[in-house]
Amino acid sequence: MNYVKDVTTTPATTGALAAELRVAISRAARRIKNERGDAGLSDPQFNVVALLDLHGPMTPGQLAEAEHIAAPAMTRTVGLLADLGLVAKADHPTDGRQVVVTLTPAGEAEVRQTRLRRDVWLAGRLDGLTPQERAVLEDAAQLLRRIATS
Amino acid sequence: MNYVKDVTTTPATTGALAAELRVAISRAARRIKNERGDAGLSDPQFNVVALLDLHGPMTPGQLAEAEHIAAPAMTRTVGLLADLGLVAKADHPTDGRQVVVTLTPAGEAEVRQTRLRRDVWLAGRLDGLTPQERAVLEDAAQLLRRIATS
DNA sequence: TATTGTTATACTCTATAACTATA
DNA sequence: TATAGTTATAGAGTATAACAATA
Repeated sequence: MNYVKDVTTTPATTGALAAELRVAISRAARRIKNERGDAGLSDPQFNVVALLDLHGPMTPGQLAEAEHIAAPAMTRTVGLLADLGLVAKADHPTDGRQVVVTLTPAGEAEVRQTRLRRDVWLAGRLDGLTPQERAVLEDAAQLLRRIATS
Repeated sequence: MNYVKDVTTTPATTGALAAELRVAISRAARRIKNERGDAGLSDPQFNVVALLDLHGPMTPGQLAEAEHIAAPAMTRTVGLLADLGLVAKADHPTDGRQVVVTLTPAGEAEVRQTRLRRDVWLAGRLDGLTPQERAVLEDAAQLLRRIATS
C-alpha cells in the first residue's frame, strides 16, 4: 500500500466510502469499549466519570445535558457512582437547589486505568502496522474529529 | 496537509496515537449511531436486524453468540422485533428444538433506511473533504477493519 | 445425557410525570 | 412562577438459574 495507489483506489462515490468507513468505525469503537477498568463500569457510568475528569465538577443537570439523557436517569447513575465511591455530591456554594458532583481519587484512578487499558490494547495493534500506515491513522484521527464535531 | 508532512508529524509513540485515535473513533461512532430509521430501534434491536440482513436467517442461539449476549436476552429482543413485524420466527425444518428467525420485508426496509441515513450523514461530511483526505479515510477504513478483527 | 430455547427473577438504564426545595 | 433535583412508575436490555422439549 502506498500513497499513489491510495488515491487511485478511492471509491468513485463518497457514499461507498461512507458505508465502508461507517462499518469500520463502528466495529473499532465496539472493540475499544470492551477494555475496561477494575470497577467494571457500564458505558453510561464510565461516560460520567470520564466527563467529570475532563471538565471538573459538574451539576447533575449539566451531566444529563452533556450525555443527552433525561435528568432522572442521571440522578440514578450519579447515585450508583457515589455508592461505589467514585464520585462525591456536595451542596452548591450559592444556589441551594443545585448539587455539585466531583470525581474522587478512586474515580480518577478508574478513569486513568480504563483509558490506559484501551490505549494499551490499541497501541498493541498499532505496533503491528508500518510507519506509513500509522501516519494514515494519524491523519484519519484528525479528520474524524473534524467530522464528528461538524 | 500532504503526505510528506503526514509522516513527519506522526507521534513519536504509538501510545499517543492510540489515545488520539481512540477518542476520534469513539466520538465518530457515537455520532453515526444517532442517525436512525423510522422504527427508532434501539442499538441491540438494530444489531439483530442488521445481522439477519447480512447473514440471512439465523437461530436465536446463533444471534446471541454473534452479539455476545446470553440466550435469554436474545429471546426477548427477537420477541420484541417479532411484535414489531420486523422479523418472523419459524420452526427449524429438521431439528424441532431450534427456531429460525427471518427478516421480514418491513425489517429489510428498516435496515436499508437506517444504513442510508447513516451513510447520507457521513457522506455529507465527506463531501467537504479534499480527494486526498478522502483517500486517507479510505486507507484508514481498511486499517481499522484489520485492527478490530485482530 | 446433551442441546435449544424459554421462563423466572433481579439489576441497570432509560423515559415521562409528579413532587419538593429553592430562587 | 421558574428552576434543580428527586421520587414514582414503566419498559427495554442484560445476566444467571431453572425448566421444557427435542436430539
